Amino acid sequence: MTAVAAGSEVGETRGEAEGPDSGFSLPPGRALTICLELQKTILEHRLRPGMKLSEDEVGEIFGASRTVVRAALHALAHSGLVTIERNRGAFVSRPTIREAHEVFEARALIEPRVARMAALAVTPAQLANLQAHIDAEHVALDAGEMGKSLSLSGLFHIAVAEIADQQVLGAIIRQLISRSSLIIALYWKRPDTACESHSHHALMAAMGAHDGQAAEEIMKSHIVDLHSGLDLKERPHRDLTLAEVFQG
Amino acid sequence: MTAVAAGSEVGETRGEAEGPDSGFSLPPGRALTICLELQKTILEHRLRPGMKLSEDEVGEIFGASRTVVRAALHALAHSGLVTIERNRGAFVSRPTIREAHEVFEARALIEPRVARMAALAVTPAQLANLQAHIDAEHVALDAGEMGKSLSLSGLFHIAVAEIADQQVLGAIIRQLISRSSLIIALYWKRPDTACESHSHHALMAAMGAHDGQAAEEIMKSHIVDLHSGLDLKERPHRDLTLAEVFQG
DNA sequence: TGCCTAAAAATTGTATACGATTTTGATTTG
DNA sequence: CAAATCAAAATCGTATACAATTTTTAGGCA
Repeated sequence: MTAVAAGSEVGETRGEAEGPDSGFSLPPGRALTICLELQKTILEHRLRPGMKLSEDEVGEIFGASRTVVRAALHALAHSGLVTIERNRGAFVSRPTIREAHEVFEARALIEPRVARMAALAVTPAQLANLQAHIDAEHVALDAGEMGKSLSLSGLFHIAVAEIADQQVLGAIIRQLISRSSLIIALYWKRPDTACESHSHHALMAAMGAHDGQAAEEIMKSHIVDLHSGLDLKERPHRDLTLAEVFQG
Repeated sequence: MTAVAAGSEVGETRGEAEGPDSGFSLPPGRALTICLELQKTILEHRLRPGMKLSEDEVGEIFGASRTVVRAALHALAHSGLVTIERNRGAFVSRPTIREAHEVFEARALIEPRVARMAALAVTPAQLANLQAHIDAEHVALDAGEMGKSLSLSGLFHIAVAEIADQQVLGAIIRQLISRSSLIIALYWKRPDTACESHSHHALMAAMGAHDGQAAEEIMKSHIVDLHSGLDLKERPHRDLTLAEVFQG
């Protein structure tokens, strides 16, 4: 009968200073590492929706046993990037058309509010950081690295949530942006993402002026734009193998 | 080199008809069972925030090995109900005061919108179902079963999200409500939850009249009421043991 | 050829074992 | 007597082995 020290400070959620919250409720360790690596790869569209993530294969690539790989895949499943089917395994999620609509409607509801808060709280250093994000995005875009560019674009939105200093809404936004990446991988219409950068720049300007109202409106229309940039009809065709992506 | 059938319908998120989505991205199995059982127990405040959830102990109680218990605890961690610390184990989460504010602010942002949508889409059968929820809540309240009453109150909000037929926002709301339960366990001021039922009834009336505007406003003030019903200063004292809760 | 059936292979589900880390409590020491 | 120290116990992290399930493949039959 294990006695429990009840009144202690144990289990305090999000205690104080912490590392960059990955959005995964995993203690630091190899599982988290694999998780982040897979997430990055999925967000850069090097692993495309529908691809199978075999436990053995992932384990071999990262030099880990299935035990830890399973934990990583489950974590990704909880974040929505991966779908696990019993006795069949893990796959990169393939958001449905309906889910695509819902995700962007949710973002249109939540992110403008957060942008407003961020505009009121932002510091000069944070503005500089945002500018760095935009620059990096441009560099990737010019280099033709679409996946990386899109990933950085997502990080911009996450940075805004962090400036607003909202952990709860920030975690929600992080998830929605991850799923948006899958949705864009499946349903994006035109190959020019240039419009993105303009919105981001405008948003940054509004934030720099501490104009909450403007920031909210810009973010809203930005997300509506993204939503309308989707072609919610067709389907993709062929993807690469896990090993091809990592070793090739 | 395992070949991958790529273009298949694999990994389709939320395909079609499915069981009652628990909010856990786990395939059906014992892990899910344990997960739901623990969740129910936590939501009914029979397991209080801060309590340790030892893998061995949980495994013994449910007759499962640590492997599956770990999966269940990790799933709960991702839903926010449990906090896992490396090499220390799993504990029922203890939301901070700050998190308490953020959770209710998030709910005040999201749920009113969903209530509006639900009001426009609700069917008579669904209204009857909502009434049943309220009745059950009253029964539990009269029987002095506070925990169960509060749990049912949460289910009412989830039912509203389901009527709105929003899976993405619904999943978010489910998580926020779970965490709200922990917050209330820690910080609730007065023992009278009677005010709750009134708001729920008023909301149902607005929905029955398909009055989206009213439903939105009622939900908003309801959540603000809940938020202001918290005493974000003091701390609880003593809890029970895992075994006491389940076997006692 | 096309389709159904059955055996083989591959993959996941679960249990158990061992190593690493933390916690506990007794013992020593100032 | 209080604080520090160190050993023992408990608990978690990870690897591996075996069972259950699914998928694939080969064979037979209409």
